Amino acid sequence: MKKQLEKLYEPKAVEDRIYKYWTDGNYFHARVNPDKKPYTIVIPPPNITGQLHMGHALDETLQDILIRYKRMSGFETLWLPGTDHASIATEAKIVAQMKSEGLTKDDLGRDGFLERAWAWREKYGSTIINQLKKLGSSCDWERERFTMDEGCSKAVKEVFVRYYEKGLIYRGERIINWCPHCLTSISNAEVNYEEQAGHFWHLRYPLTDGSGWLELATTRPETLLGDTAVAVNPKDERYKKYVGKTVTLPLVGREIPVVADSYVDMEFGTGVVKITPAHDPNDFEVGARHDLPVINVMTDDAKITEDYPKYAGMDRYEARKAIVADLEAGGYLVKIEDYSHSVGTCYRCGTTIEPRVSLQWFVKMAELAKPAIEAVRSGKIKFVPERFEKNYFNWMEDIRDWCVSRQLWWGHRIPAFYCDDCGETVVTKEDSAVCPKCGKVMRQDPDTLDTWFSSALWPFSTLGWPDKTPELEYFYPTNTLVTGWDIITFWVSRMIVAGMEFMKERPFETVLIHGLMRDPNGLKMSKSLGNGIDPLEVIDQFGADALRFMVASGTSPGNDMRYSEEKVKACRNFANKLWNATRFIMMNLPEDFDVPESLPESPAVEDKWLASKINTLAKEVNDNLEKFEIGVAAQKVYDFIWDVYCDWYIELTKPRINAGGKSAEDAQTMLVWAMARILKLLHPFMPFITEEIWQALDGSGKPLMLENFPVYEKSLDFPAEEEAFEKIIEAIRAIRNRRAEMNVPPSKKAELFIETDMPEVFEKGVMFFERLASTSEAFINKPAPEGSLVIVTPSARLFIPMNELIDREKELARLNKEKAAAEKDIAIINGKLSNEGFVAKAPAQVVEAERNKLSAAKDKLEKITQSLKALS
RNA sequence: GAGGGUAUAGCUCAGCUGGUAGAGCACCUGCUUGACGUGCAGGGGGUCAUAGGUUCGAGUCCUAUUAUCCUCACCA
Repeated sequence: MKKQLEKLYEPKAVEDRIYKYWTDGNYFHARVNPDKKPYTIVIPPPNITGQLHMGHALDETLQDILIRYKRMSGFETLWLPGTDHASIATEAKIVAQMKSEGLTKDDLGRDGFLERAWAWREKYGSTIINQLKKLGSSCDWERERFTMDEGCSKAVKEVFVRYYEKGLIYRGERIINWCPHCLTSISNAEVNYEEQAGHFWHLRYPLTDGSGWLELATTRPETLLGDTAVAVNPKDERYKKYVGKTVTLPLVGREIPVVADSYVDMEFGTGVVKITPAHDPNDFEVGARHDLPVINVMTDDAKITEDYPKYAGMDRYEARKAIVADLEAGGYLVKIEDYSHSVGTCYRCGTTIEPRVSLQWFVKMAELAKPAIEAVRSGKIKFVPERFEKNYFNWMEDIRDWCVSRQLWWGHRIPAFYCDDCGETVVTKEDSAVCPKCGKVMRQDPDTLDTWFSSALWPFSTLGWPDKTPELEYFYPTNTLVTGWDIITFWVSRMIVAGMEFMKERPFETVLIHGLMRDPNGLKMSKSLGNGIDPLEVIDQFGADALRFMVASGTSPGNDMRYSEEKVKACRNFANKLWNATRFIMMNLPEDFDVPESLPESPAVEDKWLASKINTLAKEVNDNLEKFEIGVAAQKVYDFIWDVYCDWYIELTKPRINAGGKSAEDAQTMLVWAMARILKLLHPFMPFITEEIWQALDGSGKPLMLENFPVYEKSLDFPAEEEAFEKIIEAIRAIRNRRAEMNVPPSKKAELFIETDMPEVFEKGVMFFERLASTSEAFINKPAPEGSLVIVTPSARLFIPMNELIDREKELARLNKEKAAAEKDIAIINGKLSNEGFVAKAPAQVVEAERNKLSAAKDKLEKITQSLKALS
């Protein structure tokens, strides 16, 4: 015995020490090792703005379980960690921080701002990493990466230049989603749509020739300032005659044409649409088709420009009010309807986005998407659960060009240079460029790239690409990507695109999708609701193992889960249970006991029963983990430890240990042997406590985390003994059951007379009846005293002489009830077996099982009948 | 408009390839049984949303319906 264990398991006293033990031993580090197969996971890099939240706890736990399982299963296992610069989110935080000091970006200038941003990264970049460690994450910290570190930045430039050279990236004036709060463009994927109550303003625009009006409806009257046409459907008989005429724009007085375009829905509204190419994506397209001017009426913070002095400086909503008032005054307003429609908002700040025409960089996605779609279609990349492939295809098959430029300073600067003299553009990996035409120093594009541009490269940029490193060769493609369904479009799809384009190979084999962690009421955890639960506090209170196990056992792939403190407590209790099982083992163990390699030479039937059961468990846990059924695997380990090992086997060893001798020694051997397997099986789920216990039990000084994960072994399969011992258990249960029913306290012992056709089986159970079934002495096939209580199982009749407790009438009634139940069972099974279809078509195994059930039920009925006879 | 998810015990959820329903918590009854009351033993409690279908057999597969949640697209 190495040390005295406390009565309660105290995770706080253990976890940091164990984590240090692992890192001191460098056990998380993966090497290029041709003798082993690699298994690789790249972490979804958390933002450097981040605090660990429950979503991370779930994500990291699942990854760590897979990594630890594979590491123990003989793979060279790399879990590559890192963080994301998260351009827009981080910049917003820094700007807010500056604001509290009365500073703006312009006060600091670009260089000053970046200096501050890097300081931020220094300060906060490590917090999230330290928090990941609290969870027990076995990442290779020597390989920690950052999306803006030198290597990743090099990869970003390389990709941009290669895209450009292939004509897959271009700069152009397009209508994009503009966030007036973040003051940058954002991509389609970054827009959230939400249903908002609004109005439908019916307006009338006078025909310039004075022949009447055209009535139309709009949800955004303020954009009227930028109208450059009015459109109708070419097939619309009502309006055919107006096409080619002009209307005079109210308030502005501009003469604008009536155009015909099939975009207009005749059924909707009045069938007339005002066209504002600068402020609506559809209108932009209509405008392009009809060669209409694009008139931007708003500044970058969504205020009306100086071109409209009456409204200049008003924000879009103020301007709306003013313009509606003026329209009404001018007689242009027909009516106002309530109208609910969906409005795009910025996924970072929630501000209503403003469609806006501006000069941006775009990646052409259509061609790039093809191999990425094919990779999933062909099964080279699998989503678990499969249904998320639909989400993926849905997005990829209708993909739009990706706006990648951002009007931000924190991020990878676009490697494009412009000549102010001749307008030449150069895209280069160099840090500066000279105009090839006029020899002038060129000006670099001030914009940075979408943060997802660099995360798209994560599976290979972190392994050294574009260089051909041994790591890239060995660890790429990675094996499993674990992430939530909410970033399939942002991240997963773009990694597949980049992987197929630059590596010509899938970036990972399997995408394991998990759900969201919700609060105890099923609501999304969010800062604004203030319902977030801090995993660090949970760890502090209940231990990382408890949190991990709660997360692992409570989830099935793809489904959201609720946080529940009750569940965490149950898992904490489970850890404590295991701890106390260990205390029991160690209490009886000699000083110099080693963890046994194998079973005792001649194991008892219950030892074989345990070995056989643990063997089955190992087989199933491996199967489940291979199929990513992590929750099922966790549940099986839990049930085994609690029910089979603790509640049954440990109890079975007590009389043996008391008796002493060889049987006691064997029992101890078995206890430790089985505990060692249990610790290995549980380790991926609960790494800290298992390692701690292992260190207490095993004198080798080697870590549990590098032991071999148990697998099925033919030599541990004992079906006959397993079945035989189940009969003892069945009998013990039946006795306990009867005694409880009759309210006999366990302290009241009684003799037990066992009448059975399998005396050799029950012979071996005698000592257990005494311990576990309140038996004073057990006799096999020896006539029981008259009037004993009788308990029937399929394999035995159990007589307990407790005459004083027997109420003859009640006994009769009970036996008759049991008889009826047995008869019903038999009828049901007979029904099946006499069904020709069943016998002919059901698998032989199933039929055989039914026959066995039938014979057991018949045996039981027979015994009940005998007992009834004896009683009457 | 298109496509999904979910519906199982009082609550929260499992149920892997179809073989007469499980866990945790809660509840009831016993128990200071030689590690654990963060425990032990026993118990009650489910027409597996509804209606059809496939099958020898359906919680599990198919169709429709209802409820609820979500994704994408559109909405002048």
